[in-house]
Amino acid sequence: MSEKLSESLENYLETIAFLKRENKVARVKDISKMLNVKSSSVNIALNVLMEKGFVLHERYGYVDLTSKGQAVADDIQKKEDILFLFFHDILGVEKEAALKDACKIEHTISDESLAKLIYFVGMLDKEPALKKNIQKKTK
Amino acid sequence: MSEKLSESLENYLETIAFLKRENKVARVKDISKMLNVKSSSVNIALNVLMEKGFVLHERYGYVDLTSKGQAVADDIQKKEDILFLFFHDILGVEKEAALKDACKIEHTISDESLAKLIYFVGMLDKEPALKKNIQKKTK
DNA sequence: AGAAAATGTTAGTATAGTCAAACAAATTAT
DNA sequence: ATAATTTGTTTGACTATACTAACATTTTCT
Repeated sequence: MSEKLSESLENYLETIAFLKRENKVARVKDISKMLNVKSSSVNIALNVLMEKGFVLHERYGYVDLTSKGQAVADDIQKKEDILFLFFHDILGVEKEAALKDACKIEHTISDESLAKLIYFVGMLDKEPALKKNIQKKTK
Repeated sequence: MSEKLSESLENYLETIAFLKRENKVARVKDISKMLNVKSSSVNIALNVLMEKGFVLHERYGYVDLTSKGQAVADDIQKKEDILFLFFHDILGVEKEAALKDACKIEHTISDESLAKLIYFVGMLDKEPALKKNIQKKTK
């Protein structure tokens, strides 16, 4: 099946996807800035990701995602979103901490726990009274 | 302040604490077995942890925790317990996956999110009806 | 006690990820 | 158009973590 990427490599994919969304294109320098790593590190990571078929990158050119890379990025983003929603909107964790936690957990959470969490959050949206009750009690 | 340990080193401390609880003593071989690493790796980790003041270890002897090491182990165990409780008892995730997730997240979750989660789980214990309702709906 | 087995340690190697510094190419400004 | 600046790449080094294989010590059997 799809080989498991390291947290670091997943973060590169996520960042490239983000930059493409924001700026239409992703450049080494912007990836470097966003991830707080040197551009030499970006280059090395890009070569690995290219090797594995997740990104496209011509020397001195823009960085792009293959559909495989985009799929992974989307998947991780989905995890981040649900985790952020849970920590921030349900538990009332501050934005910064909620995001930080989501960004770590997104790389390790199991499919099963993710599914349950999605179900839980979705269920609360269909039960506004229950959701309000939780939010009031966790305030 | 208390220096931040790597996930790997935290796992060693946790394992040593577990073995002491189970067997009264912790030996290199048992740590090695539990963590699925070679005993040479255990040795290296123990030297680092000794250096940093978290464990005591005489050559060819038992491994012990300093009070500083025990405190870290206790702290992590507390996180694991609450995370497991949340995933397993509240969300209904299977034991194995719930534990696996708890064991990863325990190393990265922020104090704030942890506090909110503790509060949430504790609140549910004081609101059995609410808890039942959630458990029923996430079943 | 001495041999055999189990356990622990050391030394050398590998991999992943990072950095700094030197270098190359592309872009911008004059 | 060419010099200056910015951006991208390569190389070599370092850290953390793990492994294998050789070796040392301790424990267990007989």
